[in-house]
Amino acid sequence: MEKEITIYDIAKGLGVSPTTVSRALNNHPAVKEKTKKKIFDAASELGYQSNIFAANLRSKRSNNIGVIVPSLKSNFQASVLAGMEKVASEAGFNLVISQSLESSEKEIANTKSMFNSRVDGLLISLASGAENLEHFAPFYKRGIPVIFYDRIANTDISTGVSIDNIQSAQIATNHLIEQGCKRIVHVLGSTEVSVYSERLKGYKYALIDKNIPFEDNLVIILSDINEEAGEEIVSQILKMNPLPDGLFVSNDACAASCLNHLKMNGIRVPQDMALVGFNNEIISRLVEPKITTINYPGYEMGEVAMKNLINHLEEPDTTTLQNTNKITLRSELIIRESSLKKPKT
Amino acid sequence: MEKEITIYDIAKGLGVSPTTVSRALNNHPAVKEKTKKKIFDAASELGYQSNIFAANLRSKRSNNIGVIVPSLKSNFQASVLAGMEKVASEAGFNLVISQSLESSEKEIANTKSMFNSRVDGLLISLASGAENLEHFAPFYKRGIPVIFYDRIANTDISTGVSIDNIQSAQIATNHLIEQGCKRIVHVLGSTEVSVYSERLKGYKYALIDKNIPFEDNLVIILSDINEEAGEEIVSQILKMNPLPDGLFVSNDACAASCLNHLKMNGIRVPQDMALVGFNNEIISRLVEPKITTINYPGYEMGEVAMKNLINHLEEPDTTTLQNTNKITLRSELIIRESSLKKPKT
DNA sequence: ATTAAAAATACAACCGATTTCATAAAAAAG
DNA sequence: CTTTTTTATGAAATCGGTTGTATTTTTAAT
Repeated sequence: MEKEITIYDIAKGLGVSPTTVSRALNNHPAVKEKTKKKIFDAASELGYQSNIFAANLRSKRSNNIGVIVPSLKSNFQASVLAGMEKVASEAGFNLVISQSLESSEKEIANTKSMFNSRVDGLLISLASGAENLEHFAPFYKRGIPVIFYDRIANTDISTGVSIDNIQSAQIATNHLIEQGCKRIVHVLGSTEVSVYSERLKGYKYALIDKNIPFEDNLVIILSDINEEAGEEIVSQILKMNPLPDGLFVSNDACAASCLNHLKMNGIRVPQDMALVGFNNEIISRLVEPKITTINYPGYEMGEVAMKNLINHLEEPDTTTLQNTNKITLRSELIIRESSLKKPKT
Repeated sequence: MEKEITIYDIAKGLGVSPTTVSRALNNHPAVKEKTKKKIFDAASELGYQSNIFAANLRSKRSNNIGVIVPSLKSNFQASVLAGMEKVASEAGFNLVISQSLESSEKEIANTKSMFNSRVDGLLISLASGAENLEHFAPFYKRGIPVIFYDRIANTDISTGVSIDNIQSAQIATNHLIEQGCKRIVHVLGSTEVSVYSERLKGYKYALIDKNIPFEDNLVIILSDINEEAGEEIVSQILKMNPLPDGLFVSNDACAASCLNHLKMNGIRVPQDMALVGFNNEIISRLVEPKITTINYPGYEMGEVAMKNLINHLEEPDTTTLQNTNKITLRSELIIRESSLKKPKT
């Protein structure tokens, strides 16, 4: 155990005060260039490493930004995190990441843990069933910025970054209707999650617009829409009479799995059933037929959310964040073979 | 700005010393139960929050574990991180994550940043081209454990968690040979990355075992093997004369993309060309034909790496880590249609 | 040359919990 | 009812930068 080199050691060695050393190392303008140089040289000579704990204690900032994701095992979340990491790292912030695993209790625990470890800001995509948002109160009370992304909260106080899920789902559903679909099944996750409940709305709006009656039993809600769910979904669809002619799945991996099981049951896509997914994941481009989907800008979402958070941290006087309630990113329908009953116009 | 509640406030309010408060809050046995209760009650009454900066300063530990990944935008890495997060979170550690983006310089910068932010341990999957490992010296010097995972370092000092890439590739190649393939193309990433250079070895060993001559031009090395690379790879393959009859791609997403382009060019899989991927990603199960692949236990790798790190942190006296050079996880070939030229035996 | 203004450096308090060592209180032993 | 042992609490130093204020040094102005 070698003893740690401190600014006091440097100061003593150079016959200056610790104050000057501290200021020099932080590039404070009130220190002469010559002195700075001397101090920098001595510091690197001695192998000095700043003790960030002491600095944090005094400055009351950790330079850490917390991110809570529903699950790390998600293409979309991985993209978001990549965008966040890039921006944070460029601005000199570290990312502290934890996952709620769709459990409200774990989300609360994670939030507390982030608060106790004194992150400078928090980015969070809500777990399903997180209707009570009291666990963020400590952050607001202390003025620590919290930004929701993707699965945002519908309260007035919060700032959120997301896409227009209602519109996206409406466009997707509308596209299926235009392709001649009359009975469209919509598969989604728990409506406790904002993105799903909004997409359901969009689906309904599209139907209403075209005077197609909304049928409850055409909506399949599962707690987890993923690869495994495909079999169950298709078996449910096959029991419907008459058979639906359109399928809008809120997630590409699940859509691809449905496609697979539909094919296994002799149902042709798009001829018998047109299919639209969501997210524009790689899988949507590599299955056969390629899946029509909504392009969902995960990486950009991460960048935007992080940029906003950091802007706010660096200029706390601007009231941007408080006044910004919602940032909506552009999303778009990407039409591929899986939905084309009619020739492309 | 409300002033922060400290243990001094609690102490003053109760007429005890800060020492006792500190001990009580840490559940020290030398404090009477009655006193503890009194202190806990006062603490929650006042809304006390421990100042972790001060605690860190004194205890010289951050309770943070750093993870450096080549890229967050990766199914595999996401799985690994999920495993790590679960174990870390259960043990009360936070995860600080950054990505090197396959750049050696950024890896060095990230490593420094992790060191300066005083993580208690470091987990890292090396960026390609990271032959020089001096940037980890400060960690070793200070006794901060570093564990490599997946893309490990081949030095004596380091501990690594990975699969047996040589053997896996050998089994995969051998499987293709047994299916009757005579000319097998191997697609891999930069051989500067341990996993790829090892798989290339395995590929060669399998050929040698079966007395098939190794041909340099059957090996396609790309800096990034991903979806986009498929087109280029297939075009290169089509130029080969005679046409190969087997294809072993070191990554499922890329394999799926190759499959796509092969089909577009009228090449039947597996009849004309048998295909094996790597990673057992979801995509390998949903394309047609389903892709034979190596199951790669990402989540478990994350768990194992993190467990080992934490064990070491909690029992630094045991010399487990120093003496453990390498932990190898089980991997296996999963045979699906894409490689079955012969009927399954 | 003298004074005013500006620039550079130093002093000392502070951030808030932890911990060693000493001391007081309570319990056990004689 | 002492004396010894055990248990519980406290005083004060410490971790290592940061920062408001004071002081010294340097430069500019008169």
